[in-house]
Amino acid sequence: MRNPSPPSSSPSKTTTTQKASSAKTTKSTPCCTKVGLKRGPWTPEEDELLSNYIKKEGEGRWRTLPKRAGLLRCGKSCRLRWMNYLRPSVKRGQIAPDEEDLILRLHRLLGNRWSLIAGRIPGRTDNEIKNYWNTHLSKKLISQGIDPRTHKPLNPDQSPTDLKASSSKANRNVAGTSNPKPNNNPDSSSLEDTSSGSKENPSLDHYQSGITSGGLGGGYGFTSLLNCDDSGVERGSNNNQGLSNEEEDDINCCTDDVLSSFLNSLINEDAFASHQGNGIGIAPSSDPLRSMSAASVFGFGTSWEPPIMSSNFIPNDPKEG
DNA sequence: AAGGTTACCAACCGCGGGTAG
DNA sequence: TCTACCCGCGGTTGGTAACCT
Repeated sequence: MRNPSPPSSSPSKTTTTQKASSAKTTKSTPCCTKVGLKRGPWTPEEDELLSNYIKKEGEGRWRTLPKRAGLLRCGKSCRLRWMNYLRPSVKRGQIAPDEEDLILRLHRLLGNRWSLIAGRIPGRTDNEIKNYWNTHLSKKLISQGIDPRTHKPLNPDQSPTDLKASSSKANRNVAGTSNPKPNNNPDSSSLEDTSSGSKENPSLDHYQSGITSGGLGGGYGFTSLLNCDDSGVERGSNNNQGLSNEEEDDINCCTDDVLSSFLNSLINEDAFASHQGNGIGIAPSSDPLRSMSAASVFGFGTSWEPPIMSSNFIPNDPKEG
């Protein structure tokens, strides 16, 4: 880690960031366009002001917070700084192998839904996970012939050298630009892709084998389910082909809470399953939601199969109490 | 040692959803 | 129902440390 605590007094990035917000004027946030606000890296003094204020007054009302806290920053900037860096629950430092494994698995399920992924990895922020994905994991997958967007094998004709060559400066593109919307599409068939496992990275091996063996295989539309956005509206355009209207209704009715519960159940059930050694068990739980199988949560009948979470990592989401 | 390139990551931007009035 | 505002998300940028030639 080169610069674990980046606050610096270096000048603001660039004037380009001073450009007015979008043409969507009704949505523009005045705090961001207001001149005279400080930009760029946070100083320790600013950090302290912000932390102290939030400790005293609590989070929220970001728009007015800077003024109240005596900061010359826009609310967005304050929120970001707090969320990604100052929050006490933020865990700094290396991503552990089990965390990496979980990120891989969750990304396969959720695509670039960084906040959802982060919600399952205690102490990690969406920004951190996104960065880690873009700088490490996507490259790793590419170098192993796996398309980081779809988690499918890349074109088998493409030699590893080509892959490597295209993955360096182009990494920036691998990062965000090439995946404008959540993967949304590890379509069901992709779940059976088993051909390109890693031999050099145990973590990825685990990742691949998890997909292969436990996976979400079989279950219809689970990936479609995960393509729902938080409000239950499916973002992907073509993942529910072949589903009946009722099936689509089932899928579209999912909410973030339900999804969250489902992810928890995946985690719990997997832990239980691995404990039982058969990979199929359903974890008993005092939490009714958690104790429900995904099938019962979503009415998927019996088509749902055991979870894919890493069995050695059981996040204890603070939100869940 | 110097200059160039790559890797990393904090911070910014634009947009969409939710909601109060 | 409409409008304005707030919040949060995902994509992108750019500064800088580390590495390479």
